[in-house]
Amino acid sequence: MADVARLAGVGKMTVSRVLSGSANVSDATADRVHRAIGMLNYQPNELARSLRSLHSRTIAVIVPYLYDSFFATCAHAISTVAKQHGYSVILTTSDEEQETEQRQTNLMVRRRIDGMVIIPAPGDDRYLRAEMYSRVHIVTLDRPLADPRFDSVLVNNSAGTKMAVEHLIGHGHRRIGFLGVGRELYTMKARYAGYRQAMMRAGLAAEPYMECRTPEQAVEQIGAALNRGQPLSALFAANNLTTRYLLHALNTLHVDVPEQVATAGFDDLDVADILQPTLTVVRQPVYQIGEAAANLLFERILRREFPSTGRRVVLPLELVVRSSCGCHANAQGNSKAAETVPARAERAAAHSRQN
Amino acid sequence: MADVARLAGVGKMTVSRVLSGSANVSDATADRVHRAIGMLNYQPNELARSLRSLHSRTIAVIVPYLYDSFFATCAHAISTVAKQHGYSVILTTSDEEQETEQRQTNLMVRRRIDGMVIIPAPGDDRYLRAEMYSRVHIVTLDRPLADPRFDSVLVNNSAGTKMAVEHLIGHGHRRIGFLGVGRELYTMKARYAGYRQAMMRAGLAAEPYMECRTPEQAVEQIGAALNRGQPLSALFAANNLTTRYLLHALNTLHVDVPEQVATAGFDDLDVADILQPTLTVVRQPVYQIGEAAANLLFERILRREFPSTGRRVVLPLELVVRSSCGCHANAQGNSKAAETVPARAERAAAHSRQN
DNA sequence: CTGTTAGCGCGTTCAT
DNA sequence: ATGAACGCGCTAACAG
Repeated sequence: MADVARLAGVGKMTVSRVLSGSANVSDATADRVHRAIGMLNYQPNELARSLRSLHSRTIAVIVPYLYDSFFATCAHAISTVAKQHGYSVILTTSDEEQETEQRQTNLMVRRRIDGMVIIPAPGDDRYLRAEMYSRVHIVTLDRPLADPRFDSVLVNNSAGTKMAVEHLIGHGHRRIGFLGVGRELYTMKARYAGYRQAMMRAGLAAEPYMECRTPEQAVEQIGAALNRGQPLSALFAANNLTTRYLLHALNTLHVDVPEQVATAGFDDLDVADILQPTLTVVRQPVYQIGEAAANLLFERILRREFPSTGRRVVLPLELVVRSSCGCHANAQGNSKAAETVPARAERAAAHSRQN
Repeated sequence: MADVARLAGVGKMTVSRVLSGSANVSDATADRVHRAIGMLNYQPNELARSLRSLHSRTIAVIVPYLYDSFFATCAHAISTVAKQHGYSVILTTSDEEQETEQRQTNLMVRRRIDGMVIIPAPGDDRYLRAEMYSRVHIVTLDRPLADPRFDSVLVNNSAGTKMAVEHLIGHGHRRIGFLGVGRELYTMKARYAGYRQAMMRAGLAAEPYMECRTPEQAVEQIGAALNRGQPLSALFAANNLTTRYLLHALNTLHVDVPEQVATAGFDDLDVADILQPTLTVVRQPVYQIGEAAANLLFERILRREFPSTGRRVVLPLELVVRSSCGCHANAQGNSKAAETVPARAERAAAHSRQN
């Protein structure tokens, strides 16, 4: 920078001002500076800038995995919003482990990031109360934190599940199973609760939670549930992963859908309408969830707000009725045949882009 | 840090030494320092460290999109390797636009990242010759750069495609179409070339490249190709996206697979074995590609090597034969029915993890 | 409108 | 084995 200043015949301060686009520089000198920058191919050191200015124009994003399309799409949305604000994103994965998450959030604080978007791993999240986190803006996604200070973006998992299960009940099913991954996850708990509500309201017995962590486990569990005395006639899969396991198992067991067993699930798959049968699902507005979280975060960052009570944004779900539930039983999987039922959202939030 | 030093009754320098794990500190004082760090909840400022030490323990990853599972899985692999080395990852998307990529690489240099893993957007990549890039290690993935200085990890796209197309030819097909996304992409060019080779070697006429950028375009193109005088009897889809478009189109057009039209494609889908029919595909070792690239990068970073001729690692493909090609025509989509044919790899590279 | 002074939080270079 | 001074590259706060 000193070189640039010398070549332009000005002080370092003026160069700095030009770089920050500060107003108080005459066009003539600004031009000279720009020319000097071009000549020397000068690249400002963002590290030094951040050190001095106390903000790094960087946010951290922590998701469990990146190969889950839900998380990846959220990350994409956040990254896109960040780019619009001229921010960079440091992205890391927690692998659903609290300890990893904790190590990473800690590292991010040491890197002086301006904010974080986290999909919290299960476990005790009180570590975020530590004083070191009090100066960084935090927004969570998909799962809330116990501490009410932090903003979060969610969907109404139980209502969405209830809607889908009620739809299955409407088809006359009385024994409906629920498949989930780890019970410790917030979303799984909420969805199972919605399932139970739907069953109980219809005067039906809720089945125990079927945990499917692997395709093999799914085959085993589902096989047992279909071969017992009073076999299940419908299954609800709690997310995109269990949906795949479910379909895999039904294929392996040579079970026809929806004739022998009807299905529905949480999360839309990008192949949901080319599968046979096409899948009836509760669709989350995935990209919008990430986008809303990022908008929330940047609002806090730009306003330097650390509220004692964070906002909780709930985005709407929709039930996409295709044929795996028993509707359109002889439709050829044409996506135009799908009907969409918007769910009632607890609080629909309007998000305007800042800046 | 000054506070820590005062509390521990030592100089700042000693604290610094303790943090870096430097040898020349007596155990007694080291203990006092650690205690002081704990008391004050001191968090070292990585920005200042980086400014001083000239390396940030951060790498950049630039991919076109994050919602494409191929790219997301690569990113996940890179992120995992980086974490093992104690590095952070700044991840950005180029949206397949050179200009965005250029802006982002530039920003990364200003952030003084130690290295970059790039999946280059199509276009003239000579901008990387600029002097500013000469001090950062660069590895590409999936697509090579013109400049031979940079390491890259690739698969043999043409050989893989040839293998699959020859398999279709083996089923007796003579009019086989090729579906791709943008022709400007390296992988699309290479795969189309492989397709042409396979066709020509069999004495068949290669069809023109069918560009499918949207589901609608796919329906249109495929509809025309199946309704013309000499209709196609098989189709090859050049990646995961076109595979989805292809299946969607065939569904919409009520075409039976593989009876009316056989298909094969590049890239395995995680639902490939629950689709009806199950898909015959050329599978890339996606995670390993990302991992290999990251290992290559860290090797360069740790050895501070800037070779004039980079390495080119080619990873093996395999043909996963399921039923969409016409094999196992009455198999029930059991994944155990799939046969796997490893492809000849040009150069199989052994990668040992550093450190 | 522009320059000067000071210091962001560390680590390297010397001393001791 | 430990500490003091200096500087990494930049900008906030004041002068002029």
